[in-house]
Amino acid sequence: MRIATWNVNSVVARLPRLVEWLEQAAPDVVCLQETKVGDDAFPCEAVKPLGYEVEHLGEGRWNGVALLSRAGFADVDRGLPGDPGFPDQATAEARTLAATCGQVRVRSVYVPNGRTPDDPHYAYKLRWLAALREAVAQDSAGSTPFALMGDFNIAPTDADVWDPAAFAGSTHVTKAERDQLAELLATGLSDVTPRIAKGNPFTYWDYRGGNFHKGMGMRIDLVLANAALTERISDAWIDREARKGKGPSDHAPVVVDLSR
DNA sequence: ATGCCTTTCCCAGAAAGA
Repeated sequence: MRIATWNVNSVVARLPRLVEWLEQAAPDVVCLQETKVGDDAFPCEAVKPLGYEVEHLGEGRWNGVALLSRAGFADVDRGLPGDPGFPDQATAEARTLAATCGQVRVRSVYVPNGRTPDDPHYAYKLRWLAALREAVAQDSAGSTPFALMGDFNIAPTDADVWDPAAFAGSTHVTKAERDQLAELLATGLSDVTPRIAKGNPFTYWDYRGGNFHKGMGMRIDLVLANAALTERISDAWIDREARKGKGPSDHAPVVVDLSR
């Protein structure tokens, strides 16, 4: 079984690249982030011929997460209990959904960006991560193979950014964010580090300034696996080819192969 | 150099991304 996660930065703008990638990579289950469409506008018909059913939690212009599955769906869980919302609890955003697809349970996540450490959005990011931890604890500790996959907007270590000095005072690398990631892992998950391609471990490169070609990226798209899933992993890598060429997302997919 | 690109709203330029 092959599972994957990809922040597509608009599923509508990325549709030709998404379909091409699904045909080539042929994953069984895919977690998508930043679909940027409402539920009625998700292009389900474009992926159905490839064998995929779709579960989507969208809100329109921003955010939006989806699951594509060739292994069916059960126990679909939309959104986050206790979601702090932004700017307040009345306005929860479309940032996570989970489902069981055949033998594995997956949860697609799009963690809030945080903007800057002194921005209210940063405090929201930390609160949202705490709520996420509550939501995944049971799956993390369970005997069903489970993967929490998506755009975490956190670089786990300084080796996961192209230049730690360039991120001084920025979000994505602060101790509080990394502490939240550690708390998430402490529920029973491990960070599945993909094979290194071309000397760096990155999954995201800013569109500006030719950053991709200069190797100026970050590893912020993660697969966090529980023990039952970890023992089935046969391979994991970052599909850099999807970041090349015409009209790419600024993120590359992370792909994980399971032995059964 | 607080920018550099891309997307959405929808037709002008702001907001957001990270």
